[in-house]
Amino acid sequence: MPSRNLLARELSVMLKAIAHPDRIRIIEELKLGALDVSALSVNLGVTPTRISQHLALLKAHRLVEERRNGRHHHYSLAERDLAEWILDGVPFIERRVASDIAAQQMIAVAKKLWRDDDPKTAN
Amino acid sequence: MPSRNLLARELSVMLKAIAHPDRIRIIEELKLGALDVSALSVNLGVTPTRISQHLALLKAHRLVEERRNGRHHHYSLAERDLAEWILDGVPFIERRVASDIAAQQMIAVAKKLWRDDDPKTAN
DNA sequence: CTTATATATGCATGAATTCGAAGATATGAA
DNA sequence: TTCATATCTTCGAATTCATGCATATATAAG
Repeated sequence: MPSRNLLARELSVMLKAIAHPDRIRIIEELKLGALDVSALSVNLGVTPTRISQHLALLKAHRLVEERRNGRHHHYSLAERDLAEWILDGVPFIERRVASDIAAQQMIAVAKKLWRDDDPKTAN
Repeated sequence: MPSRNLLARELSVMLKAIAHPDRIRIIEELKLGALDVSALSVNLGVTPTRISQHLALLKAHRLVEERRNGRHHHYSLAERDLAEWILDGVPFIERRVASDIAAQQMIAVAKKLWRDDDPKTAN
């Protein structure tokens, strides 16, 4: 099945194109509607240059489309479903982050107990 | 909204962990059930070392789980929904690949017409 | 000329991937 | 037990590629 390999390769390049915090935020923003570079810049707190660079990359991968209106370049999602799909991944992350925090708290508690028990570190 | 940023960052690291052709294939394989390293190795045509390394990475990101049975290490998906989610992304890619092929064919046709028209390259 | 955006250049910093060799662990054979 | 073998992991090193980001310059519209 070479087609499986082909699809896996294509999927991996697309995921790499998406896998940047700024670009994920951009996709999330565009889910609500088209925006221009400046708007994205203030919304994300990122310089226009970087936004433009991210958008150029996303456009090269046909993940967003450009529509020029005067000097404003409005970008929108090339595929609506795509954004939905990405956002569907968020719950996994939320669970993950939540359990990370829980784990860290457990570790902190364990360390405290350990400290209080250990005559070497007790003062 | 710092939480948005946090989630975007976490999502990007998870996507990066997934974004490798071998690892995508592995996740697809594991969707059908747990498999050991050798099975994955022959199924994907990849050396056991590489498989093991990929699995270690996926495990570090808690995307797969390990269950040892004798000298066989069986891996399974940590989250079933995750695989479904990843596989949901495949249709986008399929459309993309299909349109790429269509584009290439159009380019090929255009080139042929160009060649046939161009006195310099006509023989 | 100002505003809005794009691109070019360059650099820093690594980071991902892979391989071969060697190490660990479990099983079975002698 | 001891030795060999199967399975898998990890280490060290080489390769290679890239990624993100900033500054500066270019284009284009108004």
